[in-house]
Amino acid sequence: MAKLVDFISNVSLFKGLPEEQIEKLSRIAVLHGYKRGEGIFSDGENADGLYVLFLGRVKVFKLSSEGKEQILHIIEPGEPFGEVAVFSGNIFPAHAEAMEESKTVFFPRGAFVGLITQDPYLAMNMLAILSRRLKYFTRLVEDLSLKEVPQRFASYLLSGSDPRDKRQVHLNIAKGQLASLLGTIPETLSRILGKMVSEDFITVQGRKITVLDREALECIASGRKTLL
Amino acid sequence: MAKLVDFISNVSLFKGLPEEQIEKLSRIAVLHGYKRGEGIFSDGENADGLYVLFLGRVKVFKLSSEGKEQILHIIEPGEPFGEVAVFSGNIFPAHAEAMEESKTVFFPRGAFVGLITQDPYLAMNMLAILSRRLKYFTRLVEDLSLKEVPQRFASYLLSGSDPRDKRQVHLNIAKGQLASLLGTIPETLSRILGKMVSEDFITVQGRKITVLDREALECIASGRKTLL
DNA sequence: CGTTCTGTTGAATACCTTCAATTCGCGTGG
DNA sequence: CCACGCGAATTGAAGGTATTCAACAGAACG
Repeated sequence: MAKLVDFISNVSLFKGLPEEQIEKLSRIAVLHGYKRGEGIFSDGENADGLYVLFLGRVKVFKLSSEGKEQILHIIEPGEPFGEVAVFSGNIFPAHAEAMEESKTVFFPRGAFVGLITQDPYLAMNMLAILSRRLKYFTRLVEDLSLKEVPQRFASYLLSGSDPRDKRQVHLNIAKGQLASLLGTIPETLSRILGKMVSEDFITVQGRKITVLDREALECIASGRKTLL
Repeated sequence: MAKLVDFISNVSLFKGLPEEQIEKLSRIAVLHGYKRGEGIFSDGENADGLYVLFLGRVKVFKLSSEGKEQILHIIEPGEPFGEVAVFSGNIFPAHAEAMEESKTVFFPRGAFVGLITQDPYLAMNMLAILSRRLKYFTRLVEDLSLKEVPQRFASYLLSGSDPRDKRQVHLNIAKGQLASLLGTIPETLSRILGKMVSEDFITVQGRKITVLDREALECIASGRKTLL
């Protein structure tokens, strides 16, 4: 399982750990594969450890009683998920589902907690990760409560631009999923896209969006301007 | 400063720490008093440590560009706040303001991080606190995105009932502030209160609310029933 | 080439907010 | 002790943004 050790030592959560600890981790790790659309855990379910995504993409989300979905996070390879339950209560606070063919590494709770109490590096890494999540949620709450959908989408566009060409944004998720991430529904997002196109702020071809008027988007994102 | 040592050893963040560490903490701690309405830190401001509330009440909140407020947390004595900035970035992600005459204990970042790397207990306590916050935010996001205001308020009522008399709920904050905590405005909350009264679900006298029909509130909270 | 999932568009509606006007509650000072 | 004044809370009418529902177009996939 050399590959697993390699992967684990590259996970930011485990950065700086001595080889010996990495070894230990790889011995308690459990690999698991999921098909696109397959659930990994459910809101309220009993949690006995944490996951690190190895391959693929995973969404962590909440569901309303009528079935509407709010995506909390989209997990990329190397990121942990389901960590909250390890340190507080032992119930997953949301659903997790594979968005595409995915592989996860699972670390049972007890062994993981044991390691954390022995290694201050691991503890600090975990604290950093939780803090980042908290900061992200702070912003999500701000967006949902204090901003309108066009503002949220404009921010998303501006922060998600291709590092090579600032004008290009390639959506890495389906538009419907983006709507759920922004706290709205596909219809609303579609209408906003339409308006932005007709105002010549952007062009859209499938998942490729080109920013024509960055200035205007910044105004919208900051709330200085509204979309009609 | 015996009083300070006493206080620190009773803070849940510091539970289980050896007396020696408590001593150290009390030596690096900085006390500070705030008047009602006085700001403690601001969103985006540089952060060089974390606070623990000693006395009074503090709100942590975000502001929109038009001045609307969303309360993220209401901090009670013994609870830490401003912790996120210590472990990720060093910028406060929200505003904090004293809701009444308050006293805080401030721990400078460097010294605090030093202690945490030495004491796995402290690290685990901090992890537990951050996880709890994360879980709380998960719910806040769910509420804001997937529920309507009456649902949120009904949940708030049901979870905030007096442990002695389940039917009694005493609001410990002004109604306007409750509105901001629920992600709405005073007018809307007032209308909802009015409707619930006229439906005989509750009675209201100032900050004292009596639950007449818990069943109905539970239906509303879970979304099985709407408020007209 | 058809089936299915995703995305788009229109009309009607619902919920919440905004704005403005009052009323209520309470602490302060006369 | 009462009157005043200020902030908090309530209420009404009007408006706006987003959602719902339904129908359709388009892309992806086998």
